[in-house]
Amino acid sequence: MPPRPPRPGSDPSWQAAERACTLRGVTLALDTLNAPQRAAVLHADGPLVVFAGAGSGKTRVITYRIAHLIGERGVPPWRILAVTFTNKAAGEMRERLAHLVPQGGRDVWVGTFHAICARILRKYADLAGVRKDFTIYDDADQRAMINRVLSDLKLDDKRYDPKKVAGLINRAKQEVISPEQMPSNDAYHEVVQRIYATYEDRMRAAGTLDFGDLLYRVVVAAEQSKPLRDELSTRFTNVMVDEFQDTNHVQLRLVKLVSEVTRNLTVVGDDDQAIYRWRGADRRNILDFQKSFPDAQLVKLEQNYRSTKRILRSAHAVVSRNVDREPKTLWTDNEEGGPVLVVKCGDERDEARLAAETAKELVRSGRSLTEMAIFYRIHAQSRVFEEALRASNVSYQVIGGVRFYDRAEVKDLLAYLRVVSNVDDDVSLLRIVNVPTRGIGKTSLDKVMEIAARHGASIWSAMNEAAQTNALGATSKKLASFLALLEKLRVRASSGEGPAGLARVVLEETNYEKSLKDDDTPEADARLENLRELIGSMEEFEQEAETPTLTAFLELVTLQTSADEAGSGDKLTLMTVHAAKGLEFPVVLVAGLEEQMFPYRGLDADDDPEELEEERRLAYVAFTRAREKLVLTWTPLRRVFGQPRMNSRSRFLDELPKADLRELSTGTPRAASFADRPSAGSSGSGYDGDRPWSHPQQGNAARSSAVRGRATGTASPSLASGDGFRASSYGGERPPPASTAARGGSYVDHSEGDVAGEDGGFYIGMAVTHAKYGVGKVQSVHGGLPPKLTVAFPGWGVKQLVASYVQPA
DNA sequence: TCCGAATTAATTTTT
DNA sequence: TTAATTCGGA
Repeated sequence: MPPRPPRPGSDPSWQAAERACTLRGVTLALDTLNAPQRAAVLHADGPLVVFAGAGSGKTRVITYRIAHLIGERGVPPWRILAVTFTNKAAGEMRERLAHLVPQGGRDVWVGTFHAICARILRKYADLAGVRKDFTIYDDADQRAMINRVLSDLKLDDKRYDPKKVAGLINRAKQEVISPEQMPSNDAYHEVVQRIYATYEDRMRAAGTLDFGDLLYRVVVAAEQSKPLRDELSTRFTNVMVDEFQDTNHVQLRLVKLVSEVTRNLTVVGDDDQAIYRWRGADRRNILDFQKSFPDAQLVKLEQNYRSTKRILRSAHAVVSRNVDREPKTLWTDNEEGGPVLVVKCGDERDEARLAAETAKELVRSGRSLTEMAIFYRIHAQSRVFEEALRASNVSYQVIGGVRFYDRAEVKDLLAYLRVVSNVDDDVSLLRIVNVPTRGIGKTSLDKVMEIAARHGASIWSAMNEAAQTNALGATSKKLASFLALLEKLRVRASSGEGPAGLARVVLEETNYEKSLKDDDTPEADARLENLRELIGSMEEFEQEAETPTLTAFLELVTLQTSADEAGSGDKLTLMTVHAAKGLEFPVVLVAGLEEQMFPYRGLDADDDPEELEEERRLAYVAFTRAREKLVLTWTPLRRVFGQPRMNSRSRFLDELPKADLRELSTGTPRAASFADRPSAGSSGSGYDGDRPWSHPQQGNAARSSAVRGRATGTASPSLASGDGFRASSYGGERPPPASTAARGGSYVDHSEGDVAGEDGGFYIGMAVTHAKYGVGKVQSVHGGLPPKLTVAFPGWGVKQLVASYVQPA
């Protein structure tokens, strides 16, 4: 039976601890912690598991615990390892530690699993059997490498989908399975095994590691090398892992490895916030922690300091439906707060407009845009929001999506630097060899690759051979001058030139910059701007990094994720729910609460109850990010791939406690034009016949005045008043839809892409008759000659047709 | 070999 | 819907 947690509340020893801390220049306000928090901070030796509910102050507990270890227990900072989920979290923790522990706080090993493993691998490169200057491959690089393996093995990339193969390889590494150990029961998996083996050979030859390798190599090497294992298992006297519910098998192995001797392992997490099952994470890691470590103490942090009571009750109502979870109930002393708003929208554009309107209202009430965030289930939802926000002049930032470092020009420049750092990096070399064009075409490269394959050598050495032996005729010369450029760069690098300087040389010598400047298009300008930004970040790195080497910069860049992108300025934040983990905002709007969308069901909808539970946890994470105001939106009509799709409201909405909600709906999209043409909108539509604005719902005075009073009205959540939902008239002064705004026209609703005068009087929602398909509903109007329409015909589906073939019904 | 047109594929979630 | 890829013609 595990020992019970200490009860610091009734134990005055923490006061002594505080005095001692102060003596070492570490002052901890331990009396501001609640009892379980204090128990976690002061926990002495041995394993500890902390179940930390959302907003329960866990980051504070971790940092205090570390400070306490250093200040009170005299643990050398570099013997403490703290693993965080994101680089951003690591940065914040480092900062807090530096503040709490002025001497030495910076020496604590803080980072993500990946960053820490990269550090370990470089430090113990010899023992681990990797190159010290290895390059890290991101997913795209990995994909490119797999493609090459596929073509070398003469395999069909249709049959062996690179994406799928990558998934299998990554999964194997997650489970610490080598190519030899990989099961190959059938012909397909036998081939995959061969691909995996070849891939590993190629990666090794190229001196590169993929994301999965970083962890996998450490674990494998430690298990094969006694000295490394001894070193790693004794080096850290205290290990702390945050977000433990989202760790996978290798990560667990690694954690066990580094703490096996000292056994001072603290894991912190919340099984209700486990949202990475698809990535191999296993909630059992935290749920069964006491099985792996029978002497582990357990602390539960259940007091929430973040949200209102109503928000918390709502969030709890959703997760508590899950059957498989550690029982716990978050509670708060915070105020009741206003009701959670559930808003039905006309379609996804209307939803976005409501979001923009909400943001504006926030600003109107004197608050900052940084206080609000919009969450969605999938990235694809962001576009509509961006359009609406741009149309109403609300500045915003999207977290995730296309990373800065993924832009083509940025990748090009980085590829040059990667080759400078490691000439054997084949993927990078192939990327740049003809960028900008040097007349080294596919035919020549095929020959070079053939030489490389024959010798089992890197592309770079094959190129050297080809250049010297004149095997490629005229191309040999071009190749030679390309190699000379690389050589020049390498010389400069070895004489101490930093990344920024090298980057400038690349842009100069390759004419990359010049060709962009000559190309006088907005795209080229944007690219130049990105390159400048990249060089700026290199300069900053050279100024601030502890080890400002090229390798270190490249590593930083590839391990940087989209969630790490720092926000600056007064901007509204848009992100997926996954990216929102660990964050909080006073006002949160969660969009797309519909069946199929949230809970999300992909095309291959296998009815996995585990998946539903994860969706529910995802909703829980989303809701608990909100401090004061939570707005949940949904729409029965949403365009997916440009095709309209009907959905019913999310089951999660129906699981919320009615007493804590207020149900509303916006005005219909393009209400003004509907009002002008009263016959339209209700007939011939593919859906339930409900007018979006007259959806039956619980009584709501505000709604009635907004909606029944005038068909053009919409409601928007009032942020100024506690629970209010004020009708803001938005008919006349309404921000026009993006397309109209862009043209600067007055607000007459034509649909997107529709040029005035050419639409023949067609409009969205209009009922039309077609000779063959009968009556249908116009989905969109396309201008041009001849004008075209997208029309949904019940029983026939959605058709694109020339407008002149239909008549108003 | 390069450009533009035409086709078709794509959507979870990310270290 | 758009983005990416393939294909065909110069």
